[in-house]
Amino acid sequence: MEVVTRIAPSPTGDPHVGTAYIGLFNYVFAKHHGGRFILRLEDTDRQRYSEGAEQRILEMFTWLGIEPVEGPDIGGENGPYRQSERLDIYRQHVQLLLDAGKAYRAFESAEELDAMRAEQKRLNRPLGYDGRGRSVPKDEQERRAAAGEPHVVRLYTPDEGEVSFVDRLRGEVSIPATEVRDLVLFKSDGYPTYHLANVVDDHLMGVTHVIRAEEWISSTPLHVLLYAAFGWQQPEFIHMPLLRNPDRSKVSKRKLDTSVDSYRQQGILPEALLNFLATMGWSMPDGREVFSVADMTEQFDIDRVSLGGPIFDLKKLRFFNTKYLRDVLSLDDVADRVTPLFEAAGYEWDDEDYLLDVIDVLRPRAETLMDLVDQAGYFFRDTLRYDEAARKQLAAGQAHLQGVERELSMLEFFDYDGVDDMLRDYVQDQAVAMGKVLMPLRAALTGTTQAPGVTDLIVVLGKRESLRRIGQALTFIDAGLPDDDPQRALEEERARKAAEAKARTSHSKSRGAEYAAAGGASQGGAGDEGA
RNA sequence: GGCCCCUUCGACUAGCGGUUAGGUCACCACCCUUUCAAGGUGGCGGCACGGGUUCGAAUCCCGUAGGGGUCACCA
Repeated sequence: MEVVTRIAPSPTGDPHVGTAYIGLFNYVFAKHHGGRFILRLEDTDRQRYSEGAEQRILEMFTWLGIEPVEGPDIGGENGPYRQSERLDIYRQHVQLLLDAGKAYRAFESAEELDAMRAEQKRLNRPLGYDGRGRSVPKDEQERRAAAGEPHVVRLYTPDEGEVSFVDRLRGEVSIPATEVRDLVLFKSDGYPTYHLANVVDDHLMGVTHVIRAEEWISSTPLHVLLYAAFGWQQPEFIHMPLLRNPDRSKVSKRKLDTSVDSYRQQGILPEALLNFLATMGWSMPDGREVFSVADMTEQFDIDRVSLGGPIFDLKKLRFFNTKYLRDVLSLDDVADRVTPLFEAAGYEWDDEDYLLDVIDVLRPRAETLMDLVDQAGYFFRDTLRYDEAARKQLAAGQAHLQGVERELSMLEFFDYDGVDDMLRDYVQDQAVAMGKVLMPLRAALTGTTQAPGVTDLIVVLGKRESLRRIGQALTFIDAGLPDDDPQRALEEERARKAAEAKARTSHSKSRGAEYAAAGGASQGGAGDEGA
């Protein structure tokens, strides 16, 4: 029999990491068994339905490369794949149960049910529907329904015995029938509940393996009862462990960033996210930890799922991302992905090789695509901004900057070794520590003190641009190293005032109006704080 | 609280009756070094507890504790 799995998200908010997680396992399981993976939208909650959510969920799967073979946007023989478009089907099926005497119409209002629960709570009784609607005679149910009285349809559930099912990972799970309440199949708003729609659809769509999160274990007996009421064969149930917040409660957006879009925006790679999710509760038979979805599919074995709820650890996610960015993906691949981001940041470059060189030297320092964007700024700006540490280096290194400028301009063999030899020779000639020369140079070339090796920088920037930047720095030094960052000037002003106020408590007075008129000068380059 | 599920280093996990309990992340140290990284080497650290079963338990059984989920006309 062909294996059919599905992911059935509800379009209620941001695309969720849990959806990606469960989707991955369903996808891999189906693919491994040569089966089909389908996507169905469970949009029966019209209160929580959110317009754009649907599209974003579909885009998430596209981005991840976890493509269903059937779904709302691609169609398929079992459609429609949006539950809101299958209302007639559910109506027909509840009618079946009604006719067979397996379900009944119940007329309690929401208020009455609330009161019932309040009473149960007060008396310290177990909470839940007490089946009171059963006592309304069938003909009266039909009469009141025909008269348009709002009501729900509930399933008759057994009052004694046990309801059990087999979970592939846990074995038999049994629950006393008294714990199972007459569940609502159809809501008074004309929409089916999750339970009904889910069971009907899984059956009609031929789903053979229900792989979902552990939180569904306690409602599985309900589903089993429903399958039985319809006389259908039940699928195999496989409950995955629940992803956890750092405090071990189930993942929630209050405690963790659960939005896949958000990780995407931060420059997390889909491959890395998937690899990370794959290791949550699963491991490769050979112990490999870095592997692709294709590798996983090939080696997949659902029985290797471990059951402890894994904590969604951002550090580990970043590790995977770093790994993919630096080692797994090719330079070209990274370039392709970062190009739109660089363009959005306003960076411009003439030839592709420059871009590749930049990424090549920056990549060992980046954990995300956005890190690359943030760090690459000085490679694409005509006018550098020198941070405080850089200005200090410049102030101390004027002579060496002039010296290197001279040597560099005379350099003939402009390749890595040529530049490196030139720098080393210069340092040796001057008999100074490397840092005395290289740090000011780094500051001149990048405006910062934390950057790739100077030789790399010069080689990537090229002779002309390197000389231009050194010249620019020397001019800047001549100008007395004015603070050109309005924001920083502001902060320093604030700090100065605070210090001043503090000083006033011990000393009588402080000086310092000379700092006041600093900022304002240049506003070069593009702003790089992208949204 | 009732019911159900779970329990190996801080985190993710390997283990499926006999191992010095292995790996990865994180952390720490050292090396490399021109800053920041990267890289290399090493280190720290664990079978929740108590009973059984067995010649022998991380591995099997029972109990306790702890964690989690669920008790909706939400999914």
